[in-house]
Parts: sequence; C-alpha cells; structure tokens
Amino acid sequence: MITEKARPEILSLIRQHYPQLAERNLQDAIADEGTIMHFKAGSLIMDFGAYVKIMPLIIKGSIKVSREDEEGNELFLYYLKPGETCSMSFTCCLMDKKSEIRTVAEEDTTLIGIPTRFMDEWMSRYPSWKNFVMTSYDNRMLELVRTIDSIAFKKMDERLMDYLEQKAEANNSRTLNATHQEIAYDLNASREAISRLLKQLEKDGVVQLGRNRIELL
Amino acid sequence: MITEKARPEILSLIRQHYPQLAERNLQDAIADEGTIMHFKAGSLIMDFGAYVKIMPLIIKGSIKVSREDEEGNELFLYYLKPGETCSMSFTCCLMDKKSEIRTVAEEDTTLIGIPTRFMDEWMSRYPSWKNFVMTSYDNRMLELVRTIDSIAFKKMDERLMDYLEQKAEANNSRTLNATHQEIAYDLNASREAISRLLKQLEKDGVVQLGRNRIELL
DNA sequence: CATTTATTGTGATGTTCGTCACTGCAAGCC
DNA sequence: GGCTTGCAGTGACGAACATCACAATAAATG
Repeated sequence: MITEKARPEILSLIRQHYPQLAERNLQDAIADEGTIMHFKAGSLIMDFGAYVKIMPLIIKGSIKVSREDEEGNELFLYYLKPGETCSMSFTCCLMDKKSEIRTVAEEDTTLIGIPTRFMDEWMSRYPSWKNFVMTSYDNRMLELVRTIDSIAFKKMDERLMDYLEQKAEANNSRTLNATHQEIAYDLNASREAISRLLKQLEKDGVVQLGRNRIELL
Repeated sequence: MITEKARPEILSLIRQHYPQLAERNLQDAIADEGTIMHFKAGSLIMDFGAYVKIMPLIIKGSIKVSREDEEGNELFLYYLKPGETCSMSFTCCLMDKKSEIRTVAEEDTTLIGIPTRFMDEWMSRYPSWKNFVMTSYDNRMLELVRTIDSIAFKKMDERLMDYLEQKAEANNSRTLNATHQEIAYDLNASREAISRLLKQLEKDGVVQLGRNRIELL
C-alpha cells in the first residue's frame, strides 16, 4: 500500500469521480484531509475484526467485500467501484466498532482515504456530503438485500452466473482469472460443484474454460 | 389502522422510548408533525412496491419485516421493536423510491409516523436525529448481514430455532401461535420439512407442540 | 353431533449439492 | 526431460431438503 498527499490532484479526482460533492468548501476539506492510497490487486485492505480508521472514496479499480463467519466460512457480498464508498465504514467509524466484513482489492485500486473523525462533522456542515453518505447507505443496503435474494431464492448455477457477471464488470473484462476453488469459497460452495456447473455452462456455450481462466461469451 | 394527533402524548412517548432524541426543539418538532398510529396484529403496514410516505418510530408492539421476490417467494428478515425504526424507509423517502420490503404488524402495534419531508431537514438541524438515523441504518445493516450468515452458513434446524427465538422475543411470549405453513413461508422452506424439524425439536425436549401453538421450553 | 375445513403427520421419491477418493493434466523447476 | 505442485475432471455415495400423495386429527360450523 502506497500513500501520498497531493492536494491539487485530490481536488481534480474528486471533481471527476464525485461530482455530486459539489460544495467548494467540502472539496477543499477533502483535499486537505484526504490521502491518496494505492492497493495492489489481491492485497487485503481491511480484515474482519479490524478497527476502521479511514473511509474510502474509490477512484480507480474495484474492491471485493465479503463476509466470514466464526468457522471461517466465507461469502462474497458485493464489489465497490469508482464513485462508491464503504457504508460499513461509517458507523464502524462513528462508534469505534470492529469491522464485520473483509475488503480486498480486486484490481489495482486507487482511493482517497478520509480519516474517520471528519465524517460526522461534515454530515452536519455539508448537505451534499450528507446526501452522499445516505445514498451510499441505501445502495449498500440494496446490495445486501439482493445478496439475500440470491442466496435464499436461487440455485447454485444461477448464483454462479450472477457472480461471474459481477466479477467481469468489476474487472472490466469478460475474461476472468480465477480458480474454481476461489469461486467456490466466494459462493460458499464446494470446488467440485463449481467445476461441474462451469463444465455445464461451457456445454451450454455460455463460457469457455481454461486453466485459471473463464471467458464469458 | 387508527391515527390520532396528540401533542402532549407524543412528547411523553418520545421522552420515554427515544431518550436519545434529547433536543427539546426536536421533540417539539416530532410532537408537531408526528401522528400516533395503531395497527392491529397481522395488519399490513407497508407492502412491497408501495411508496413510503411516513417514517415509523415504534412505541409498542413489533413489526415483521420481510422480503419477497418476483415469483412470490417470501423470506423473513427481522423484527422491529420499540425504540427502533425502519431504515429502509429513509432513502425510500428521500429518493421517492418504491419499497423493497413488506412490513406487517406482528403484535398490536403503536408507532409515531413522521411525514417523510421532515427527515432530511432534521438531519442537518438536530445532531441527535442525525445520530439516530445513522445508528438505525447501521443496526439494520447488521441485521441484514446476520440474516445472510444465517441463510448462507446454517442448516434449517438451526435457522428454525433462531427464528422461533426471535419470534418469541418479538411477541414477549415463549408460547407462539403459528402454523407450520406460516413458518415455512418465512424461512422459504417446505411445510413438511418444518413439521419434521419441529417434531425432532419436540423429541429433543426443546419445544412442545400443539395445533397452532409452539411452546419454547 | 355430523360434516367440513384447516392443520399436522408420514412415506416414497427426486434433486441439489457436499464429501471422499481418486485420476488426468498443465506449468514451472531441478 | 523427469518431477513436483497446483488445478481440474470424475464417479460413488450420502445428507438435506423439496415435492407428491395421502392419512390422521383437531377445530370450526351448520
């Protein structure tokens, strides 16, 4: 992880990727207090149980958000993309609580980190920040409900297809690099089941498989 | 559904059930704009797809929140109890969106309905309101994540026990009135599976069964 | 009280995975 | 080129439900 302070660059990034944060004073505040951070693809940004110290405004790349239970069972929740932030961070920050989720850089990712102590103050001071935070909360909530729909109502083949589509979008590529085992972890399924379903999808002409590679057709 | 305006009563209810909303001006605003509403047990408060017009501050009773997909599959999400509110309402209100969930009175329920147009203004004006809204969001988010854990990682027998415990708490009674079919709908399971699991729980001495009745021991 | 209706019990059978125990295969390394 | 180390494919088997088809009761109603 590489961090840098670069006031003018932050200003330009915010204007480009977060046009809804339109207030000049807010932009200045972000530029003053924010830090540009880079994460390599695959690197752990925040682990389950960690204390949240910054709130991320994503600029480039994508972040995988997942859940893990006591026994180590994992489950993919959703991807965060440029223009989005991690709502789970908000009250973790505000209330000094441990994280309930794990975030990992899916691609090489750039974000602006805002120290958590400003979040609350800005909510009262800048209406556009308040709207941004509320909208983010709502979007994440919707994602969670969609995830619930998926697990509760759909069978594994459909969940797998949804997952592949999401992953393709997060990586901006129809060719995915992942092992069957990795996918199985994300879907909380067995490797064999995923292998068989992928084979079926290949027979159906929906994907093309290779070692460590899945191409969506 | 019966509604009433009763300024002094609202003031007293808010002070009793929402002590964290401590600002005198906020309490006055709630008393001015809020409406006391009563719902009979079992009555539909808000259906899937409806437009949200009020934000509920629950005073007495409990509300069942559930999700339904396109094919009519249902899934119980969580209960709302006194001192809580429906975060799903927030941005539904703010953004004039359709509801993604259904809410039904579990017991006879009293709540204070706040017209949605005040929500946003109060967020900027009253810090305690802002904190309340943020905390509610976070709590609901946690509930959703717990629900995901439950569906993704647990087997039906454990989910059933969790459900019965939650229902008991929502009803303030260890004796529940529900048919196996109703429970099956809530858990998105088959009636037969629920019947068999309940029988097993009875054998294990965890519950006692009757027609339309489940007693937790 | 006899009949209807709602609820619950039960067996048989099928599907969707999970688990186990391997085999085949590709890529990098010595 | 042989060898090791993942990754992927496959068959056999079992567990957890879903589904179907009824039988058995309990409660409600005429």
